[in-house]
Amino acid sequence: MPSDQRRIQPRKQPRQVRAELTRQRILTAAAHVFAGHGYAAGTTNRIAERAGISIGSLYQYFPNKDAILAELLTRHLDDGTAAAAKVLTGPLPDSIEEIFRVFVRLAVEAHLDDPHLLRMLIEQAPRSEELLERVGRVKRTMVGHTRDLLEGHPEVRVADTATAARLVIATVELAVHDLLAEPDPIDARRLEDEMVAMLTRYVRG
Amino acid sequence: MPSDQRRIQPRKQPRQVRAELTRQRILTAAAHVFAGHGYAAGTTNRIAERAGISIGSLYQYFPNKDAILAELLTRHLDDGTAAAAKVLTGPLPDSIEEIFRVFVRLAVEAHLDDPHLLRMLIEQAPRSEELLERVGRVKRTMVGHTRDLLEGHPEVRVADTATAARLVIATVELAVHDLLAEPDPIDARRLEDEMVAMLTRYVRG
DNA sequence: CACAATTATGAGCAAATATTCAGATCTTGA
DNA sequence: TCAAGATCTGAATATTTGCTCATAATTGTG
Repeated sequence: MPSDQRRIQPRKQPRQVRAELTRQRILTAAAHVFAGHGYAAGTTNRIAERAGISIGSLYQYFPNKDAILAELLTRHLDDGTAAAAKVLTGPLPDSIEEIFRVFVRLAVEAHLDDPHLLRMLIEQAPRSEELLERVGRVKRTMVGHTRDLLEGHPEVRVADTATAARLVIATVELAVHDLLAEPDPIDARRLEDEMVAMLTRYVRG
Repeated sequence: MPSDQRRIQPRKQPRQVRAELTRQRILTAAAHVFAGHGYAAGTTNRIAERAGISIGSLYQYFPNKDAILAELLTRHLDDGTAAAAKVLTGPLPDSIEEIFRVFVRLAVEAHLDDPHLLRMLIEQAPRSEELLERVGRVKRTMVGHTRDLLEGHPEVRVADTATAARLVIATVELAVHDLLAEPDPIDARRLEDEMVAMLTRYVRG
C-alpha cells in the first residue's frame, strides 16, 4: 500500500522512443486491467504482466499506483474538454433539440470505447483530494456553459436555469455511464434519441 | 485477505442484550467508515475502533468484511422495497405528474440520511455475485413496474415504453445519488420539482 | 455463591500487494 | 567502436490488512 499519496508526478521523463512506448503500454494495460478487475484488484504486477514489462519498469514511470489512475483520468477529462471546446468554437445548431443532440452524442461517443473503464474511473477517482477537485472543476465548467446556453436560448422556458443546468449535466453523464455499462446495454442510438427528447421537452416547459 | 468469500451468514446469533447492541454498533460504525473512506480503505480494524469494540468482537458477528457490506445493502434494499410496496398498495394519484412526484420523493427521502454511504453501496455491490444479483433483481422489478405504469396511463405518449422505463429509473436513481452527494448539494425540494417536471414532460410527448 | 454459557479482548498470523534497488541490457552519439 | 547514459529486470523487502484463537471478563441460572 502506498505510504505517500502526494507523489503524482512521474519519476523520470522518457528520453528515448522505447521509453515512451513503455509508458503507453503501461497505460493501455492499466486501462484493461482496471476495467476488468476494478481498481483495488487491479494490481500493479498484473498491469506490468499484461503490458509485457517488468514491475520495475512500471515504477520507473509512475511513482505509485494512484498516479496511473490519475493519468488515465486526466486523459479522459482532457479528451472530453477538447472535444467540447472544438464543438463550441464552431457554429451550433439553432434549435435547442439539435444542440442537445450534439452534446448528448458527444457524451455517448466519449464513453463508447470503454464504458467499464470510465465507470471505474468515476467511482474510484474521487478518493483523492486532487482528482476530486479536478473532476469538480470540469463539471462546474460544463454546468456554467450549459446555464449560459439555457439563459440565452429563446426556446428555453425553465425558471431556475442554475438547477436545470446541473440536472441536465448530471442526467446526461450518469445515465450514459449507467446504461452503457449494464450487462444488457441499451442501443446507443436509441438512448441518444430518448435522452434528447427528455431534455428538450423539459427545458421547453 | 479473505480466502472464502462465500460465507455471508453471521457466525453466531446474539443471545444477550449487549450482544445485539454490539452488532448495532458495528453496523453504525461500518456505515460511517465506509462512507468516509470507501470500501477498500474502510478496514475492519478501523470499524472496530470506531465502534469502540475489539476487532475480535467484530468477527464474532460477521464472518468477514463482505458480510458487513451485504448487511448494510440488504437493509437499504429492504427499506426501499418496503416503502415502495406500501405506496403501491394504497391509491395512487391520477395525474402522471403526481405519480412521478410520489416516487421521486420516495427516492430522495431514501437517500437523504446518508448519500455517501448509499453511493458507496451501489459502487461496491458489483464485487459480489450475490449482491449484484440482488440489486439487479430489485432494479428489474422497478423498471417493470414503471413500464406497466407508462403503458396503462392515458397521459403517456412515448412509443418505446421499455426504453423509457429504463431511462426514467436510471435518471431518478443516479441523479439523486449524484446531486445529493455533491459538496454543494442541491436543495432536496427543488431537485424533486425539477425532476418531476422533466420526467412528466418527457413521457407526455 | 458456583458454575456454565455468552461475550469481549487484542497480539499476532498469513496472505496479498505495493514498492525498491542492485545489477543486466540496450541505445545513443562521437 | 565504445563509453556514458537510459532503460529494463525481478527477486527481495516493506506494508497493509483480513482474520484467528487462546484467554479474560461478564452475564444468566440453580
